[in-house]
Amino acid sequence: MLMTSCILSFVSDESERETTPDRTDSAGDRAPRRRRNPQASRAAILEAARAVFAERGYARATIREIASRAGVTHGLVMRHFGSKEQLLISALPGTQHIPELAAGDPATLPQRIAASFVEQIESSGDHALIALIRSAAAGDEAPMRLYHALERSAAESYRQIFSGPDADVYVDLLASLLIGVTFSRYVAPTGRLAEISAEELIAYLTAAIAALLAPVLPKH
Amino acid sequence: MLMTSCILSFVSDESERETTPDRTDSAGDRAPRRRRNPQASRAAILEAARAVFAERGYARATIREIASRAGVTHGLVMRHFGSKEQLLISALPGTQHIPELAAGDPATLPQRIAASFVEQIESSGDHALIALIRSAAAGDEAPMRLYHALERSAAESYRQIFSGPDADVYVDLLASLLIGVTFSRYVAPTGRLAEISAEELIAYLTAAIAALLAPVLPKH
DNA sequence: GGTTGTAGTGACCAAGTGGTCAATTAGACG
DNA sequence: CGTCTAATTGACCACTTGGTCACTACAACC
Repeated sequence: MLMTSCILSFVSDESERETTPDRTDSAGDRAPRRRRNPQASRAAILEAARAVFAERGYARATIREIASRAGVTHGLVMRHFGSKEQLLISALPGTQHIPELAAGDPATLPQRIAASFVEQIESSGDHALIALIRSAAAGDEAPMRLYHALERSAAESYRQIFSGPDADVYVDLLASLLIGVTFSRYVAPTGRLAEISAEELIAYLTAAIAALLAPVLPKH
Repeated sequence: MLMTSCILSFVSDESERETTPDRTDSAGDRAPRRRRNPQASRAAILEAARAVFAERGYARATIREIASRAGVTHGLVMRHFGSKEQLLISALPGTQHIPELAAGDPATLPQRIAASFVEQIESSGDHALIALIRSAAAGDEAPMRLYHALERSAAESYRQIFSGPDADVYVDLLASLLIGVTFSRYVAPTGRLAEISAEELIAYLTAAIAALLAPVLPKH
């Protein structure tokens, strides 16, 4: 169920600094060669990969476009990551511990879930969930495995917050709602959900989550 | 919002009969040529297209595989439909009038929405919504346009069932839930939602929809 | 300053794609 | 039965893709 970006926080892999200048690539006496800086290259490639995977999904994302955005050649991408699949695995985040949403007042739990979700995904840099949904939807092996791994680990943690025999199902229903909202607002922007402000979205989502989870919410 | 398969009923295009025998294609003295039957060919191609688009999504679906499943050559597919995009448009359903869900007892409206949704998508032949979600998620132009067109027309109709100033948003939230459930159960089968029976799913969905829509449900 | 490991390049490849088209031939019509 | 139309084929094309590799030249180290 993934619990969407509530649980997606980057392990933040590489140093992510952007020392290197963009390459012209079209200019041309032979070699306007990029300054050597393997770490910066890796970071630039990963950042570009996240963006491109989010925009195009796994199948339509091309190594050449990722390389071009990172200001390197596609040969270098292959050198650093070996394959497109490995690049995806490196670019997308691993599961992190579930934020201690359960800690606060149970009455405000829905509000905190909604806010955490919207804020994380709204923060510009975080295209991970969108990329994952896009890519998993395409049906390729690699993203599908990634998706399932994240889902399993996230579900595991979330299941402990709620009680009752049906807890699993309600966790999945909540996840479905969040995935659907992500789809309607970011993947295929559509309807009112794509138009309203983040604050409004949080408000509506809070109400929806509260209603949805009522049967399994911890009693206050 | 699409309201998922509640509103997706095929205009049922072609005659869909399956007179023609499968081709061996590998056997070989020149021409084990298919019996001429353009309507049957079109129908077979469309059926194959629906299945392949649902399994692979637009980007990864290939005309050759569709042709092969339909028992024809990919040249014939091109002849009949002109382009891959046109094939998609022809294969996927147009919006139909919203079934008269609003007619019955308002108290059972959530139950009818849930049942209508699950039954339609569970009926084996109907891969339309899955294909559409897969393809739109991939971000290709053609399926995205199709998706938006369907969404707009469906939202229009559904909006009239509910009342209140926030009706649009709640319609979209419901759609998001259904899209998310479709995703979790069919596109990237995951968690309990992918395991439980159709009857159980309907039961849980009914509860979820009732809770979700409570603020805008017609008073009984 | 020379040596050297390797980051970075760009030409190359095989496979697969959507799309085109001339040639075949099944079937309808006289 | 002969004629003609068009459904169907399969060879073909240009292009893109992921992946390989021999080569270049930057920068660190002695």
